[in-house]
Amino acid sequence: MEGIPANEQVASPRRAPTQQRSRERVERMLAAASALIAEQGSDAMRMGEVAERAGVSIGSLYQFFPDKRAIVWALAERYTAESQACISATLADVSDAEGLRRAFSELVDIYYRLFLAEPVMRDIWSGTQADKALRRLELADSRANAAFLVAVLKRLRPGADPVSLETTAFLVWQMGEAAMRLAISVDREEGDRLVAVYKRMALRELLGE
Amino acid sequence: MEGIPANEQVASPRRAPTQQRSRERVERMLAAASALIAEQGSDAMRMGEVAERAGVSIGSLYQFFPDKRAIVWALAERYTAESQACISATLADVSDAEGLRRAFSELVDIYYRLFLAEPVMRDIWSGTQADKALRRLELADSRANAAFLVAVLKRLRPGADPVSLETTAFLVWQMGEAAMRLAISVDREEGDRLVAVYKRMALRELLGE
DNA sequence: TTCGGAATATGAATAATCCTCACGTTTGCA
DNA sequence: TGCAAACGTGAGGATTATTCATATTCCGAA
Repeated sequence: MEGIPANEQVASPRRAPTQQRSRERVERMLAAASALIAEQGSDAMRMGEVAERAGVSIGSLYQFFPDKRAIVWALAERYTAESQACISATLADVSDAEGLRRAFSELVDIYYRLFLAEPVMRDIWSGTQADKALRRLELADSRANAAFLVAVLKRLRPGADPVSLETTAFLVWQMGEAAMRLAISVDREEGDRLVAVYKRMALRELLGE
Repeated sequence: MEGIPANEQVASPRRAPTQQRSRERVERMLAAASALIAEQGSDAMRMGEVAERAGVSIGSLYQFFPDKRAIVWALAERYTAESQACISATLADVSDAEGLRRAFSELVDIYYRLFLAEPVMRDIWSGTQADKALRRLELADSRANAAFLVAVLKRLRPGADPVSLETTAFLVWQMGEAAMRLAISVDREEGDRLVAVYKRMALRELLGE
């Protein structure tokens, strides 16, 4: 909130770890950060604590991460890579409306469970709005995921306007993330209802009525 | 990001200004904060800068605001109060489906224009996710606005399950805010398209198919 | 094997902020 | 008029992120 401009692009790692030794240390740093975020949230995560828990000096941290946000960013990037693979696989062989219904519903469930279970993911994507670099990553991720959806839609609805499909897919995806964030911030029962309504809305739009 | 736990409830103003003099000073503080947020965002806003620009000492700031977040919160509260009045007025005399279409569309347009034009509002509701107190305010606001919508829906769809209507209205409202945030963070043309799709999705759900 | 430079490791020191507090000033009222 | 409460002040305490001069380890070329 104070020392960090929280705006500009995250610089690339000051130095990529090339030796085995340092690659392991970087892993330890990320693991420590992840644990701390899970415990207290990324805002409360202190660089000194990360270093201590990783068993490295504070200077080593800055050897590989230009600043605090870069650590969070690195974790976020891993999540996006993982989930993109999952999404792409789930949507790959959808060929009819019923298949899309099933696949989409499944994806939403997976995301919902992930958000409920993974405090780190939760924390990272919550802070998203305030951090320009994270926001960009999220938007890029969202567009990539929407592209998978567009590919499916083009198969199911060959006549539809491509731009319109893209807009729809992108919006549906972003709203899904918003719906997840909302669902996990209310009690479980209401959250479940919200997710169900989201599914209905999204599918109606995706299937074109 | 550092000094601020960014979690707990915002304390009430340390002291409510009772004298005319101090009420004016508090106004100046809020105006200064608002200007700074518009210029650089609330993260980059410095307490010292707010004090200087308001022509008061740093100590005076803390006389009326327990901490930095409380200033942002105070501004946010004003926005919500204003917009609730507007929303309630617009939805008050809706009595049929066509009327809801018109009123809802108008509300979305108003919000969209507001988000485009008001950097402060934009900034505040972006930071929302990271700040527990702001998040609570936003959720409460959203529920209040959803309640207006529910009142309308109960008139238009007397047979529907009330709980279901509430869930729908709440979700639609929250997704509207997400759609706005998304729309203003892409170029204008795509933003317009996204808003249009959101309107269609939302209305279809609100009118029950 | 040996050697030199690149990569890596360190943590005390620096810098940027938020926020406190002890003390002075103004206001409103009995 | 006097006094208590409200108000005003800004130097300084406290907490962090981040830097940097220095020491150590690695690894390819001679």
